[in-house]
Amino acid sequence: MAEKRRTTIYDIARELNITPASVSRALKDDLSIGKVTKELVRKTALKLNYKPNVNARLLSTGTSKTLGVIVPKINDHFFANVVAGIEMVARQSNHHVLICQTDESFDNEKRCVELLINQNVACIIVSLAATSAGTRHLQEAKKYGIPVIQFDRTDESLRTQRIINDNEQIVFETVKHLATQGYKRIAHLAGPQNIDIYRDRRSAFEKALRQYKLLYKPEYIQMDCLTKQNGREAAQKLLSMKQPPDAIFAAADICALGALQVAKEMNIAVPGTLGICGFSNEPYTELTTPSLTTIEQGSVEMGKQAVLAFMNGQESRQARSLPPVIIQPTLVVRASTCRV
Amino acid sequence: MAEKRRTTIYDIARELNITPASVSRALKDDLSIGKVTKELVRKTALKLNYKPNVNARLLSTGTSKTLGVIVPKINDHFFANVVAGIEMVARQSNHHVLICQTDESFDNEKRCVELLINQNVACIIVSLAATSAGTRHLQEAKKYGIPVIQFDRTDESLRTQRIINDNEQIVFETVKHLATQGYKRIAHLAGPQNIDIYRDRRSAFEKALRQYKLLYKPEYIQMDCLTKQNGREAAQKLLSMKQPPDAIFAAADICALGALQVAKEMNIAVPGTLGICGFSNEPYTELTTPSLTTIEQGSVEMGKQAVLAFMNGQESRQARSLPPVIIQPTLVVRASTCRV
DNA sequence: TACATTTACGTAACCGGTTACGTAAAATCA
DNA sequence: TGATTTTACGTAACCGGTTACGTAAATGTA
Repeated sequence: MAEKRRTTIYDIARELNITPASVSRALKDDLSIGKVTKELVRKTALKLNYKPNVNARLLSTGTSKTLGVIVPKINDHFFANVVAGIEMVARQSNHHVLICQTDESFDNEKRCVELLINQNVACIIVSLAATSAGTRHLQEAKKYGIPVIQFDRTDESLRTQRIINDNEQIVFETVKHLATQGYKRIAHLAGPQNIDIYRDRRSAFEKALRQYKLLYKPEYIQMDCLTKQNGREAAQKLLSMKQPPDAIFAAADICALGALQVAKEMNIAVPGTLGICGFSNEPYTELTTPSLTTIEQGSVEMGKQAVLAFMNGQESRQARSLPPVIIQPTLVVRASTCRV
Repeated sequence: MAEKRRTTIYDIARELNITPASVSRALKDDLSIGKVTKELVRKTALKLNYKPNVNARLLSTGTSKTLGVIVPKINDHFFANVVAGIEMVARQSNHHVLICQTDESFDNEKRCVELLINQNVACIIVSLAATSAGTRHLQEAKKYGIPVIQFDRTDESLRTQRIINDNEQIVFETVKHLATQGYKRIAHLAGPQNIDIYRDRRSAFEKALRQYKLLYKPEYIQMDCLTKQNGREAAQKLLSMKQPPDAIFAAADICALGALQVAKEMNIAVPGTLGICGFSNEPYTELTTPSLTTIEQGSVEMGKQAVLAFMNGQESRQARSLPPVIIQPTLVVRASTCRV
């Protein structure tokens, strides 16, 4: 073993015959320390391979350089990208990323929040679990002075900074695209309605149908689609109606994939007889046959913006009144919706 | 604002007219504290919503419950899965996950290690960057008594616990499968040879060719394939030879995908004229046309085992002599290599 | 009943930084 | 030249826990 003892400011102080306080100040480049002493301290610190004990610092200042991140699933492509974005910006500003996953469970989410509060993180960046209910746990964090930043799956009632897509705009654009391609009976595979983005996408979808004077049938809206299996089941229902839809717009790529599989199994031509559009631009969407039209959400950018929102909030101490940061998604048109 | 002050053991002590030391011990269920007092402390702690200050604890004990994780890319499917596995086990044992990505840069890797040392993490779980050179940075961590666990991309010379796949065995199985399917001129898209797993896969490949008495041509081994573009270029070279290979075994799925695209563009029938096999079982491999034969590495399991290895190492203080943990990969046979 | 243990808790130092406050010496000013 | 400000650093308390050591009271033992 022979574990190396870390050098502390006390070691440096002894070496230079000054007090630890002066060393501390010298290392912070405090005005009250002379140039020569500062230089000496710096050199000795380097020589002794000094590394500050973050916990001691944290204990005495009460401030942390750690960002707590809570996501439903780390190994979901979208969230992995967001986390990657978070990490990039965090590293630049010398922050660290403490990560938790909820597995879409509200109980886990509560535990994660508590854990991060205990860890005294500088902020909590969170995307809510599918089963998330209520915001008391996050209110708790705010009570302790920990700013909360929500992204993607957010709850507006919890008054925090939010980083979200312009779901309404992009849904309109997508419906317009489908209409242009001659699709007239568009169905929607909607996500869990307790999550605002899925609610937004659905209501935008219905508005868009009206705007573009397309057929609206309540049965064309299938709820709670979030997995391939959900998507398959919904598609089976839709496609065996007397009057089946001629296009399916899924609120998640994985559901669109399920729908595509069902269409193939039922020998329904895509995009000829049925147009299919997903949401998220998962990597596999460009590899299916036909490739899937989908929506790029700018996931990495979303992660970056989340950290930047936190930084800005730190400077101007009035985060709560800020409007949400809107990331503009883009429609990625591929074969599955192109009749022409 | 009205920031809530956290209740400390001092608050509890005052409430009960005992000393903070007793509170501390009561909360640890120390033998030397009476049953009644313990119960009182517990109740008061609950009543006052006491949350221990981890930093204070850490400062005084010097031990941390945080696992440091270093991966090349968080948003790579394989690594995201490993991290997910790590998080699962970590949570169960009340540990936290601090995550860093190197973007395949050695400089970043060094910085990450330093950061984690400063953070006083309980251990460092790392998969080396493609450009990683030398192990001095990780030696440094060991010097400070921080155990290092390597997974997937490891360096044996750094004597630490390692979690790895049985690359040799699975490569043999794969080559055998290709031979069974009648492929006789198998090429290999090898990864960067400074990373041991890619070296292992390559040398196992060459051994397997000999074992199964298949043609070995040095030109059939293409080096440094790690991206789709690499894979494309290598495939183009291979497929425009006078005597092109009739199968391509890529050390990474993304290269296999590139090869598949090139084959399609050159109108070469897969799997008829050319068999293609990847490595990693990325989600898209089952969605290509034809679907890609590949190798499932057990990524989530790898993450879990990494944490367990750390835990075991904590109990028996003799981690260094332990043999590597071998995760058995499995061959996922799909259309791209099935002639029959 | 006298002595040895055990039980239950208090005392105080320590972990490694930060910082409000105090002060001697040097520099500036009237 | 004496008064005042500035510069440069020391002193000591504090952050919130942990723990070696000490001690009084309760219990056990001879």
